[in-house]
Amino acid sequence: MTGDMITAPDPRRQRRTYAPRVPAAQRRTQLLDAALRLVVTRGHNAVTMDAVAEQVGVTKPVIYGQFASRGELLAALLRREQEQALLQLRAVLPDGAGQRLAEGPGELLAQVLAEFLEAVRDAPDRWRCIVMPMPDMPVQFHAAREQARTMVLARAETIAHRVLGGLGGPAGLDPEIVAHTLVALFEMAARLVLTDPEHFDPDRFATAVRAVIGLTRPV
Amino acid sequence: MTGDMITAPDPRRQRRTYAPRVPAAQRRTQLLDAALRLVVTRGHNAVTMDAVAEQVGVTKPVIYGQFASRGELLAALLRREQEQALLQLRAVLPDGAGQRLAEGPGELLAQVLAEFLEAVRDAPDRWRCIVMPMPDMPVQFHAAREQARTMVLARAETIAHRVLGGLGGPAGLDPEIVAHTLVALFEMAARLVLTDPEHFDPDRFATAVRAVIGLTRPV
DNA sequence: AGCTTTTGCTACTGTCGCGTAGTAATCGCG
DNA sequence: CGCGATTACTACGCGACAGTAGCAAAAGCT
Repeated sequence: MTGDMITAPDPRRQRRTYAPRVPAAQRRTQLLDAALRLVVTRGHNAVTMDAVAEQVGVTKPVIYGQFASRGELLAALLRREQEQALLQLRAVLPDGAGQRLAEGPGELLAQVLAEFLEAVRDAPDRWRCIVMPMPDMPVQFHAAREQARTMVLARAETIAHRVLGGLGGPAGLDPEIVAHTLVALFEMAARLVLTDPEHFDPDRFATAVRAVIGLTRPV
Repeated sequence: MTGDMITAPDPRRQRRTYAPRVPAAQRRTQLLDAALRLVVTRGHNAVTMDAVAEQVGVTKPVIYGQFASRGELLAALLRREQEQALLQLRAVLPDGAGQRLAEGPGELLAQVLAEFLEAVRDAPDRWRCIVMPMPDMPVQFHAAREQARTMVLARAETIAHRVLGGLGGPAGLDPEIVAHTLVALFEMAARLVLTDPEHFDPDRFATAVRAVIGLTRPV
């Protein structure tokens, strides 16, 4: 039974070329970058430890030097991307003061939407892994996404509440529904911009919003 | 190490109780039902061949009698659910004639949305597996979902085109964006109704739509 | 140069889930 | 009541992938 022979550690066998040695912190981001790349190009399912390692030109145990498990790797990736995404969002959303309300809530919406979509366009991979439904989404991604959505939703609700209040609170238009609608709208627009940036540019959405505003009677 | 013993084909070992024998067609639907149940209760990832078999009280090879592979099982499930879902949709959406336009497009939208949401509420599992983003979505689900979405989108675009035309085509409001928005809106509403039927009942959305319509100046 | 530490590599083990070959029970029919 | 056909079951093989133990090279220190 030749197959039974223990694969002798044949010394002539060529060891793989050593990857450049890199300090821990840098490896970490390198690995996360590779993972992100895999997520957007080949789907979440392709993010195996071996695949990530190969992307970086390294072997599996190196990853385990940085992340205790695949779960932690994915969680770390999501944390990183979401943190950045929320920063981008905060920069765009109307803040507490809400001084931009001058030209009316519709115009505000149009502007915020356009700015948001430009942010999305500037970091497509980041947003792709947050906003695009993908096959084989791992639990970590799902959980993180839901959590972020909840935060954003709460914020949207606050804003909706304030704006609707300013409008004299139209009967039956509750802030909760409006908030959900706004978030859904933003997500949809982001998806379109990501899948077909040529066809759907940020301004197109702003124009559409303004057109709808044009239909409303002045308050 | 008792665990190391080869599980000898001990003849005294009790064979499992034979599952009731069932004709092919019936087994098929039985298996699909079990798969659907697993999808909505434990996520797509839990739909393993063994798990489905266990739900039905049967063993794996029985499944392979009906479906050539896991992929085919999932595909069949999706086909079945989507077919029904599209039937429900068609029953609700305005048809070619569009005779319901009488009370204005806003009222039409409110009615269609409410009816759609009631349909969703009537078959929650079906819609859950179509409309809810779930962790570990298998490729089959994703593909099928996208395909159905495309169909619905085309339909929505046609409708939007017709309705906007009827309104005298407000400048800048292109049907494509409107269609995407409508679909996103419906999906969002469906998700809310599915996750929290107590809190979000179909009428609430209809009311909200009417409230928005109330803001527009009469055409 | 020698020694230590840090980083990376090889070569596994274990588990899980798909898919299959061969066998056993059940059912209908003569 | 026995016999073929149908349906189900047992028991694996196999591949993919997470995770690990122990060795080898590189870089820094003296």
